[in-house]
Amino acid sequence: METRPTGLREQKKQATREALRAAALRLALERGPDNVRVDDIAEAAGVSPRTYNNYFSSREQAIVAAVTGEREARVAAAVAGRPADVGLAEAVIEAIVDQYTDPGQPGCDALLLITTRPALRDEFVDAAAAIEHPLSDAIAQRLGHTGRHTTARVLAASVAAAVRLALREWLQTTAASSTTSGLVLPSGSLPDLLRTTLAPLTPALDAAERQAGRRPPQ
Amino acid sequence: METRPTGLREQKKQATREALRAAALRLALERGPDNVRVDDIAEAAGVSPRTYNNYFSSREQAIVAAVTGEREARVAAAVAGRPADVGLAEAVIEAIVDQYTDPGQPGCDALLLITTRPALRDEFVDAAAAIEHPLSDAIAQRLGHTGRHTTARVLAASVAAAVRLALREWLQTTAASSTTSGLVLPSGSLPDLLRTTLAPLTPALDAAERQAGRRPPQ
DNA sequence: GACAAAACTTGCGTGCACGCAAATTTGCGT
DNA sequence: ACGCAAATTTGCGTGCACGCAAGTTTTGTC
Repeated sequence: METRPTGLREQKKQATREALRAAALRLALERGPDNVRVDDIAEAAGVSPRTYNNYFSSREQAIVAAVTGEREARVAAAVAGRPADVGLAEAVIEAIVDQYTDPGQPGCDALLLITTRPALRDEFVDAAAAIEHPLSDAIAQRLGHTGRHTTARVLAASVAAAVRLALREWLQTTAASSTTSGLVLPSGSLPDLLRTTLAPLTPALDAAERQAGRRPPQ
Repeated sequence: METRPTGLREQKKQATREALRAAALRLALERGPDNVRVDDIAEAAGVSPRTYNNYFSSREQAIVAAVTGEREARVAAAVAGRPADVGLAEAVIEAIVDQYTDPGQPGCDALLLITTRPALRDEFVDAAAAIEHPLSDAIAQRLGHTGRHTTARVLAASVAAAVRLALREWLQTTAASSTTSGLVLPSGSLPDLLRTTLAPLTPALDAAERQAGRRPPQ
């Protein structure tokens, strides 16, 4: 669905990106995140240190990317994939909750690592901003091409902002409880938090849908 | 209203901050933004280079701060100051439009400088994120202490996101037109852009207000 | 199959953000 | 007026992001 440039080149690029992600996560888990320099990651991935910064613009980005994977694209696909007769608000909220609900433990130790270091927490939260553009496209598609393109972008940006609020809150309480009690990961509350922060946006999503839907008739 | 620490200390801090802002803007206008190093700004302000980074965490921040001033606080104050009988949505939108409507030309040449350099544009847009917390407090106050505190934060974050979208669009078209035609600053369209991006959030703001208002009765 | 253009990698140099700890300044009680 | 404690400034060292200009690999064309 997305293969603009020819094959071999893109293939190698993804391989390098993946190698960097894997190396970054492995080294961070082995030695602790503060004892890993960019040069180490590059060396472990078999590329030049300069090349690292062609793929990731900060040291933390590779580690977080290894955990989050391609969540943004999956969220957008999930929104587009919901049946057309459910409300936009419900479609968006459920799609997001689904994607952020832990599927097994793809990196439970990695999450614990992220919650520990402030820099990694910030990067993890900021990474959620990447859902904005794909989500904007998905919402625009649901609203139909008649509606204002700007509306979709505003709604997507608002949803992304709400998600970031939820993640911040989640990481904060998580970090607090792991210092007081002891190393607990209350992952169960994340879906609830997401629903809570997304709820206030429901009226805006519904209104946009109603307005777009009213276009063809009358 | 806000003088937690004793006077003289805070006074000097603000003086230093202002000196850095002024020096940064002046030098950027004189030599062009790329020919100004952090050391130059610090020297012009009479402080150590290291001290600069105690006040601003990036080189661009001081320049942008010199232009934007304390806009965040004024937005929050403007929201709080609107009469209680106008809708929340209207209060927020009008307050923001007012504050972003150019009052004379406090830095027309400075704006031209900012639109030129991508790094400064980014910093200018990101600076709008600072309205989030003050605005959150102002909205919470209008919703009354009975409402969910989270709702106010989500709405404030969404509004901030919408504002950033408007600014981005504005700077983009501005930059485009200054290369094609010649150095035009279509500042007149900013209010319209802001209303357009904020409009989709009106239903959410109204709904929150209705829900909070329904608390005391019934 | 060879060639030219485009895309990617690499090395280098520069300026920068920031942790840390010593030195300095400010606030306040006595 | 004096001195102690807290806040702030400063110098230093480290790692990092990124522009730039080669050098290298891939792609599409003749």
